[in-house]
Amino acid sequence: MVSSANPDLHPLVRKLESIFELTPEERRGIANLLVSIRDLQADQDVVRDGDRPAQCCIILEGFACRYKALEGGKRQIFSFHIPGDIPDVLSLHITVMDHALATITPCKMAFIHHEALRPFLNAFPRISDAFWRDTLIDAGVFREWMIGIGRRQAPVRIAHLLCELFVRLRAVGLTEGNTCELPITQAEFADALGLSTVHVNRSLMALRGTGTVEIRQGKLIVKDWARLQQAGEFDPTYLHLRPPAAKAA
Amino acid sequence: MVSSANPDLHPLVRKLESIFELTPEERRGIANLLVSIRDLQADQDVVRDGDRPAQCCIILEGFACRYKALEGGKRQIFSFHIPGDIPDVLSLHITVMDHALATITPCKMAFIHHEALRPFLNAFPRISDAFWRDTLIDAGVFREWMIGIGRRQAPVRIAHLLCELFVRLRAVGLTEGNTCELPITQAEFADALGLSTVHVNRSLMALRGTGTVEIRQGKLIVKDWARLQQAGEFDPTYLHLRPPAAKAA
DNA sequence: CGCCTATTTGATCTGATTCAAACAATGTGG
DNA sequence: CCACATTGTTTGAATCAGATCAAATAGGCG
Repeated sequence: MVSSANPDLHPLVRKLESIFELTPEERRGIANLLVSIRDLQADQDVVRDGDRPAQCCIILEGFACRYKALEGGKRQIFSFHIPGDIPDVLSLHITVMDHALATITPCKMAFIHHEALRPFLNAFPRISDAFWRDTLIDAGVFREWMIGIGRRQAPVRIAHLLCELFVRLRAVGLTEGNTCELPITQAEFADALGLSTVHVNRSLMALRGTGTVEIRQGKLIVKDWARLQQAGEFDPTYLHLRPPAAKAA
Repeated sequence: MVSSANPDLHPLVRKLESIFELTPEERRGIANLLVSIRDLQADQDVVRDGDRPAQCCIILEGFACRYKALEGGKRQIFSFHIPGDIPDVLSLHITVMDHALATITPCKMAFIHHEALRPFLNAFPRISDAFWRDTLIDAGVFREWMIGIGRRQAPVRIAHLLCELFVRLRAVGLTEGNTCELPITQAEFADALGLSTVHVNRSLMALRGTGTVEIRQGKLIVKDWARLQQAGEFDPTYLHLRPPAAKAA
């Protein structure tokens, strides 16, 4: 079980704190949430298109993504998810899933029934607001991806996505200096960015060639953040993170 | 002022009823909401990127869109909005706008201060849920557009968007038979779909050539719904509308 | 070692862009 | 009510970003 010893280390607490200020009681409340924990293999569907889930999941460890399979074997990935994320909160208010959620790597996930989550959110209305805020930020991420897919050139899109992932991982304490785990394949990037694998590869090599970033063995190495940010036309406003200063209280 | 005589005709009531079941008191509550009403010209920014709005707006008449301006004069339109929509509810929980909201046609809009909306939503928690549901559906629309921009060919994208707009307009009673007002220019479609104006034009002409749909003088005429739906690979699930049967109570 | 999955490379093809210009519709002021 | 301006649609030709097809290489792992 996730220990309630130190709420500040709970992935969901870290995630919510990255976008919302929590009181100590709220932090404890979250850490004490009764959940069942499961280990999932890589490339497993957690929820499928058309499902009517009765629970939500919280990613404790590992990477996941939301996607929809299309005719002709194509698919579109909508978002990548990292520890602390609750990728399917929407099932609280939308009964039928219109897309799927799958693991990318092996994951440890916490599951909590809607019937347990609802009273919890009633008891902690501010946490409910934090969840709503999170889903709104989620939508902002979709908008930003739309810009990329619709109007940015391939290398820019990729650089932008790498910036986003790095910043989000940093916000929940999952980076070390200028590196982080990033076990996403080029085929997955392609499905997320609306590109072919081949083109993702070439663009990624171009970024590597200029000494901007590098992905090796599932690790992202940011060699020149300023240049990466510029290459991706990246402005983190849309992630609506709390200023890091405020976090170090 | 919007009369409270018949709540059922209030655009916001119609909109929420299209996705959520309201009680008579809730309908009355909405219709009695104190708001200030303004008439806006076409192509006006209602809220700008970077603003910190203190109010939300409800579209009573006219068309609007959310967009973000990009370097090089490009822009991406994220969504089109019709009467009943509250395109900027998100400002309730996200202080700084990361995109803009503009009118497309002249609009009549109702404005309501956050400080008035918050107690209202506390008094009617189910309406608060309905709003949350609406923002989640909004995100679903973004996802569907991502698929279009990322993975569908131009004529399919356009057909899909026309299907979506027609279905949404019908859900709030703004269609007549197989036609509806649709005062959106080809340049606006292009900005929404990540295409050039020229290509939008050619694709639209192709659809017209097959007797599928036609846009003339700001009016959409669906000549063959089945074919349009097929051409757009359109499945309305993601709009999560209540079955029309349930509406006719 | 050998299998499977991921990355890399090369050559060719195409959907969509861009630029440029004509045309149609709508509106405006004299 | 017509001349003119403005905005939106249509057409054509040249070009390009990115797709597709095919095959080689490189890792990771039982």
